[in-house]
This record gives sequence, C-alpha cells and structure tokens, in this order.
Amino acid sequence: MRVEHNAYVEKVLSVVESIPPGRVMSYGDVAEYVGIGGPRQVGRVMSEYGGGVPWWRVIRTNGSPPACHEREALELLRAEGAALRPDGLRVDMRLARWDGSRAR
DNA sequence: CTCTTGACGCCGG
DNA sequence: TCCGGCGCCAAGA
Repeated sequence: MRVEHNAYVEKVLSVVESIPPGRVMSYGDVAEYVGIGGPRQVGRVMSEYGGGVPWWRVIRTNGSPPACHEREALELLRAEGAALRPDGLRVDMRLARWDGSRAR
C-alpha cells in the first residue's frame, strides 16, 4: 500500500485497482463511486499517485484516454482486449464501461 | 485573500 | 463530429 494518509486518495486508488482487465471507468464514474469530490479531483489523484494502479483503465466519458498518455493507454487497453472503436483511438464505452460492481 | 490551472463533464450550435 | 462556453473542486502562486 502506498502510504498515502489521505482517505480520499486511498479510496480512489482502491476503486481503480478494482477495475478488471479489458474494462474501464470514467473519471466521473470513479468520483461518483467514491462519493466525494468530482472528476477533476480524481484526475489530480491519478496524476499524482496513479503510478501504482491501472491508470489506463480510467478514461474520459467520451472514450478518450488520459491526456499525454493516450498512446500508452491505448496500447495497454488493446493488449488487455478492451473494446476499442474501429478507429482504434478511443474505447467503446458501450461495451467496456465498468460500473464498479456488477458486470456490464 | 484572489487568480490561474488542471490526466473533467455536460449542453448547445 | 468538431468547437465553444459554463460549471465543478482543489492545489499552487
């Protein structure tokens, strides 16, 4: 565990770690699941402490991967067999979206 | 204290 | 589908 004393940070990281391979959650989804703050706070936590979790499974609601890491994220997602759109640049949220508990 | 910035989201044109 | 605008909350200067 990454010694962060902030409960919020730990919760966010915990949720991200719970995302199974080939599945994704949007920043807003994570924020809602945690119940505190908003998408921007989640993004901040990810940029700061996301190094120890599958950060590439947290994307935007429109299916675009995180900024400055798009290539990396897409490669990892594709390797996991995530449902990518025909263009291969975005994730098909309709199929890959994970709510955090129940399947599809 | 105010202002700007950011791994964001939603609505309208 | 692309673009602009507004809202959102927290951190840093």
